[in-house]
Amino acid sequence: MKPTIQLVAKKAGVSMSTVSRVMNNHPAVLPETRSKVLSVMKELDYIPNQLARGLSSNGFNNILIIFTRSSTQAADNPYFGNIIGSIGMVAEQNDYDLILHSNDNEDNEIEKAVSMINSKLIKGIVLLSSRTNSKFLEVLAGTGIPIVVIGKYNPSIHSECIVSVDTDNYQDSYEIGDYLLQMGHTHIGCIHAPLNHYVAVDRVQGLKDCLKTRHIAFDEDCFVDGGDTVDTAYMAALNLLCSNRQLTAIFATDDIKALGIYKAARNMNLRIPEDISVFGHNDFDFSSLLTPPLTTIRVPIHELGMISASKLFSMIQSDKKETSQMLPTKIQFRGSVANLKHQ
Amino acid sequence: MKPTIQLVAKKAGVSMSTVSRVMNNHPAVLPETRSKVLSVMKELDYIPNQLARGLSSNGFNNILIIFTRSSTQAADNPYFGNIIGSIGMVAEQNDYDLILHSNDNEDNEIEKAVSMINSKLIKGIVLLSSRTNSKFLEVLAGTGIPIVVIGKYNPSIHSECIVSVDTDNYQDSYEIGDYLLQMGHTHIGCIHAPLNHYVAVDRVQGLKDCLKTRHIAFDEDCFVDGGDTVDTAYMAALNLLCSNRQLTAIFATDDIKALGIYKAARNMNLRIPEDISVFGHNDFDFSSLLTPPLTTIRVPIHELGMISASKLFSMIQSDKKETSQMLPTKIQFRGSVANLKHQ
DNA sequence: TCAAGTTATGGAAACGCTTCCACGAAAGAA
DNA sequence: TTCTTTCGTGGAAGCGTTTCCATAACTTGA
Repeated sequence: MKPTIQLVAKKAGVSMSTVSRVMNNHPAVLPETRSKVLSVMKELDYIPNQLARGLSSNGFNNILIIFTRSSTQAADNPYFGNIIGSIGMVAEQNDYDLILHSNDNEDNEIEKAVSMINSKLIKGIVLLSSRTNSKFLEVLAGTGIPIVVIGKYNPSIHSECIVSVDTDNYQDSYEIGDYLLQMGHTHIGCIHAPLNHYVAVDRVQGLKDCLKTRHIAFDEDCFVDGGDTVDTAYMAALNLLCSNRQLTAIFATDDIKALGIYKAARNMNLRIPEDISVFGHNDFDFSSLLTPPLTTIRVPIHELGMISASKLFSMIQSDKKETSQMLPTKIQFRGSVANLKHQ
Repeated sequence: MKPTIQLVAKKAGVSMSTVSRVMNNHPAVLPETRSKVLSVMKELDYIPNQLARGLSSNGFNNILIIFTRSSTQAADNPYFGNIIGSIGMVAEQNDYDLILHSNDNEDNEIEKAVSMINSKLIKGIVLLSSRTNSKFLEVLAGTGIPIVVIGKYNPSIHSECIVSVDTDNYQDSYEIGDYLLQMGHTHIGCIHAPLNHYVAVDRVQGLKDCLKTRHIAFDEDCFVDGGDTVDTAYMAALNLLCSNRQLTAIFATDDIKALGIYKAARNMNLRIPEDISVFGHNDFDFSSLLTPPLTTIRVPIHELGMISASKLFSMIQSDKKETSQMLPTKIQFRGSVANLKHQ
């Protein structure tokens, strides 16, 4: 049988209370008692039971990370590992563990999360990208648990315990639109992630609004869903390029999709940027090493993760009010967008 | 106060035992009693406490995933997300949760893992890549918890509860060596991951042994540690290429390192493959879309994750003996290796 | 010298469930 | 009819901690 606090107490000739005090570094323990207890613990190879401790005190130091398997933030996107890694670093410093959930089945996930909160299994949540028309935050807000959303979330939710860390996707896309126009592109397409996440919606809408404001007509058919993988984006790009010969530029809401476009262009013998320009988003490791190097927007993924985690722990540990934060991005002008005005 | 089983029992006019039976779908409960209890539960918004359940029965259904932050399997490598995602899928199907730990501080991690096992917090472990001279498995084997190692581990450990899923890194590298020789390369360098993981050691050793067997002299200085990021690999490649003008090919033990080599080549105005050939390993999304497309080895990362998880659950759930498994890889011949014999 | 603090410790209730054992009632077997 | 079984249920002892309260032995300070 595994040794318990009771056995330790007996062997050390003290009460369970005293053993507990020793484990928790309570000051009111005589040094000799403490060392006696400690030596018995060592001798018996005693390991405290976390479940029992959790049950009788304040639960576990875990934070729950929720992602959508089928999304641009999905596990096979470099974004995912980066951000999990960053959150994990901060968590480790705070001696917290990470629990990973996908919310592909939302109702199920809400129930699970509520149960974990109720059981004091988790102290905070990081939501990697919120779905549009998701009830998740609405429900979870009621529990009062600190939540950090990476990205935008339903603006009608106002809760002290929910905070977002984000980049300005809408504005960035708007500026990309202006840049493309400035380079002389007027027939612009877009390959985007499925529009059930705010991030994708904003990246698309920013570009559309820019074009509208500048009175550039565009065809809704040139804005197509490119799924979440290189292959789906490739198929989408192939379709788009075949059916729209006048297109001179495509905005990919994610460098993974840009990869799909590069692949399609190569297979159609289209040169980038001479025949078709490409603008990406995120700036992954490989982006600058494509041929031509991909013009894209650098998103500070690592910072996104670190700052989210920091805010979360600050909320957990001190009940301090935290505020949402917008991180700056930077356009990386490289070689995948042609300047049509100089031709 | 949160409703407990006791309150439910009182309101429903039954004993706690009966409520518990209802929750656990025990057959010996009269249908009318069951529905009475269920309706009270609903009415009170009762949520079972997982901690209490865990304490008095058989713990939690969690599996622990351990990775090394500073390694080729680190979070910012596409490998990481892929494999976590794959394991997660299988875990979800089995209604298990994932807990994520890094083992950068090994002693600390051993202690944590042992404590979790002791507290019945986890039922199995997936170790993403084992360190050479690590005590982790040695210690954990003693606990009898099922463990799957992705990659090779200390061959002196023999335990019923440890199983590995891997690709044959040594053999693959050996074959890469032969292929390069066949293409007329005799001055071959290597940029590898730090040699504290079996995977890196094997990938390097396979090539070295090939060269030795074929009586091709090589300079140890041409085998250099390229760290774990594109940047560190880039620096390593720069150094290597500057100081070894006769090198005609470099083997990168990871496509991320190949990226570093591409970058170095570009900055030194070296053409791939005309001036320097590159052979990678893993075959990531971007690898086939580089210019030239990277010749590399396709590692079935997704399968690695799925199969590992399946084996783990089979061990957990049925005490069935599982066996280690070697997954097949496939060389992707693309454009980054020149055939010197045809020049 | 004695009341009023301290201090180190023990006892036992709580945390919220599960589960073993017991028991009465109903049902089947002899 | 009587003796076993089976079934639905309740009682209460765990599971392994923490923590509140009590207590006894020492200080202090006037």
